[in-house]
Formats: sequence, C-alpha cells, structure tokens
Amino acid sequence: MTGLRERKKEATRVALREAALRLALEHGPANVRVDDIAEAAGVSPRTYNNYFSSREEAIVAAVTADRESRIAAAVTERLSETRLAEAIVDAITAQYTDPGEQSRDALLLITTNPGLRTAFLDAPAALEDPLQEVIATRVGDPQTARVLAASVAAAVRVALEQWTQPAGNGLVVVSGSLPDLLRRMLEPLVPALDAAEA
Amino acid sequence: MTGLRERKKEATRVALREAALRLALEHGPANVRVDDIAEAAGVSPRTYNNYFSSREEAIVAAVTADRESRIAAAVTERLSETRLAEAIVDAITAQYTDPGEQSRDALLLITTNPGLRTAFLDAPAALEDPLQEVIATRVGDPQTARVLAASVAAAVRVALEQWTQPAGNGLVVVSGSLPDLLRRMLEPLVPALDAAEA
DNA sequence: CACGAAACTTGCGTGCACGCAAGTTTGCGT
DNA sequence: ACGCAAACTTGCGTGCACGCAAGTTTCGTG
Repeated sequence: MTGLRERKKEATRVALREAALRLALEHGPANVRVDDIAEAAGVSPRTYNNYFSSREEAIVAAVTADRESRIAAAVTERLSETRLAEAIVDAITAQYTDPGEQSRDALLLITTNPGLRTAFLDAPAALEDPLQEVIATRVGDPQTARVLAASVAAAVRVALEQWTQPAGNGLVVVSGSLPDLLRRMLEPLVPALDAAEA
Repeated sequence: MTGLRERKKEATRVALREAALRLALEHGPANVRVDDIAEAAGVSPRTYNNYFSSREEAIVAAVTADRESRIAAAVTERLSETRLAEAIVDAITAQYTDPGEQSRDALLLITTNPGLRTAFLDAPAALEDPLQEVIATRVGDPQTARVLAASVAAAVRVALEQWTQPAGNGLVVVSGSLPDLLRRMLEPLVPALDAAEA
C-alpha cells in the first residue's frame, strides 16, 4: 500500500516535470527560470532542487518518465524465454519505441537545445544499477555484471547521441528509426554478453 | 613549432591546476574558492572558467594530467604488435600504473571528498574520442568503434569507482592493485573487441 | 613594419545549486 | 486519541557557471 506521503511526493514530481515541459514549449527553454517552474507547480524554488538537480532535468524527465526502470523489468520478463543478449536488446528497443508521440515537439525542443540534449543523453546512465542486478542473475561475477551493464548503458547513450545529432556535419548522416539504431549499437556488445552468460 | 600563444595557454592551465591542488591540500577542498585558485595562478576568476568548467576539475586535472590522451598513443604503438583487445588492456593498465606517487596524498584527498571523487570518475570519459579513432583503424564500421570505445571508457570508470570506493559497506571489499582491477574490469569486453576485429 | 583579424582576458550581471537551520506535515506505536 | 520521531518544505546565504561586450595580445600578411 502507498501512503499519503508517497503519493504527495510523486504528485509534486509529476507537477514539476509537466510544468517544466509546458513552460519550455510555450516560451522557449531559455526563457524559463526554475522559479517559474516552481511557481507553476505550487512549490518553493528550493523544493524544486529537492526533486531535480538541474533546470534541464525536469524537462527531460517529462519525456523520459521512468523509462529506465521499466527497461529493467522488461529484461527480467524476457529473460525467462531467451538468452541474456536477446532479452536486453529486445527490452531496450521495445521501451524506446516512440509511443503515440504527443512528445514529438518535446523531442524537437530537446534536440535543438544543447543543454537539454546533454541532460537527455545523461538519462540512460540510470540504466546501470537496475540492469546490473538483472544481469547478475545470469552471470556469476557481480563485477562482470557491472561492467556489462555500464557498457550497455553507454551503447544506448551513443545511439541517442546519433539519433539527436545536429545534422549537416558534412559527413554521413546516420538516421534510421531509433529502434534500428539501438539494435545496431548494441550488436557489438552481444559477443561479450554471450561469453559472460556461458 | 609552438607559438607564444599556445605556450602561454598551457602555462596558465598548468598554473591553475597546480595552484588548485596545492591549495586544496593545504586548506582542505571545502575551504578553497575558485577565486583563491585564480588569484594564486595570477588570472581573473572569469578566466578560470575558460579553462575548467568546475571547481573540482582543476584539482583532478593536477593528478590526471593528460593521461587520457597518452593512452590513445600507447594503444596505437602496441597495436602494431598485437591484437586490439590486448593492445587496449596493456596500454590502459600501463598508463594507470601509479608512478612515483607524489600524488598519494592527492589521491587520498580525492577519494575522501564526494565532489572530487565524482569529477575524478568523470575523467575517463575523455578516452572515448581518441580511443574511437584508434579502434576505427582496426574495425571497419565507425559506429562499432564508437560503441566499443564508449564501453572501454565505461569499464575504466567502473574500475576507478571500485578502487576509490568508500570502504566499509558491509560487503566484500574489492581492493587489489589498480592495474589488476582494470584488467579484471576490461576482461568481459575482450570477446566484443575480438569479434569486431575479426 | 604596420595593420587588421582572430584569439584570449576580463568585469559585469544573472540565474542556478545546495548546505543549513527552522518550521510543518505525516506516520506509527502505545 | 495522543504525542513523538522522522520525513519533507521553505527561506536564507554563499559560491559557482557562464553569456555578453569591451579591452588587450598575438599572429600572419602585404
């Protein structure tokens, strides 16, 4: 059961991130101060920083929601049926499949603004801990699980980097759908995952 | 030949990081403001942030120097003799071997202070770019090279995390020499490196 | 040598992150 | 139902990061 405390906290978190995204879309990211976000969510500016440690984080969280924790769950499920590598690749590509995308303009906002893009690319770091635990159920050594989890998170970051790349660098543009991109970036790690599982 | 401009810039960079470390050792990291560092190095506080983007960065740089760029060079050398995986592991362990360690107390300082530790663990991220280029000479697809470089950097970060871990978590302490730790953490990635090279 | 462009430094102003200590709310045991 | 302990919010104060525009230094070229 979930107490009042917990529910209020989650409500504040949601209020903050949604206020942040709405204001950023309305006025442009540069014209939104954390004081504005806090006021729109009905809390003090100081409280904002009890929930998010940077101005960008809340905006990104509105898009990301809690994708990272859902991935770990998805991997665990898939793990009963297939080998580790496949479970991870499937779970990740499934969770990063863009849903209805009411967030298409939000993503444009993020890829446009350097600060927001950085925060967005930092998000997959949150994969490491939950992923390590899942991997550890299939791999003896916790240290190995740690390294593999960190590598997978790094691969996801690289994929998102490519995907959100400011175009026109004169070189080949990667493009392709995000799931395809993720699959391609995770591919090189498959041998490592297979070897660890054996 | 290196122009006056370049030499001055490097001198300032060195002056800043050495002043930062000295002051941190003398007065404790909490009691050193960036204004103090700037003054000790003979530049304005604003200039400090043209060289380092956080207060911690300069202190860490004094210990790290330019290790990351040296690693890439070491890998390139070793690469003429052996396969990719071996070259990388050897080069990294060699470069992270603690030299004479006049910096032993500096490392204690870093592992002690949370902010400094974070900055220290962020340093290996600088491996990604140079390492990618080296790997790309042995691996056809640049994207694959990118992922592998990022994974190696992540493994190094994990190793440093363990090495600098605040002890006494009730669980097994890892310990061991840093080179050994690095070797252990890079081991799981070897199959991926071998597969990409083939 | 002279001079114009490019690189670098600096002061200023603004917003941000966060430690701390006081006030307020929630939860729990009796 | 009461009351205490723990969790959470808030205001305040401090130092930090960085955009901007003006001043200064370096460098290449005619």
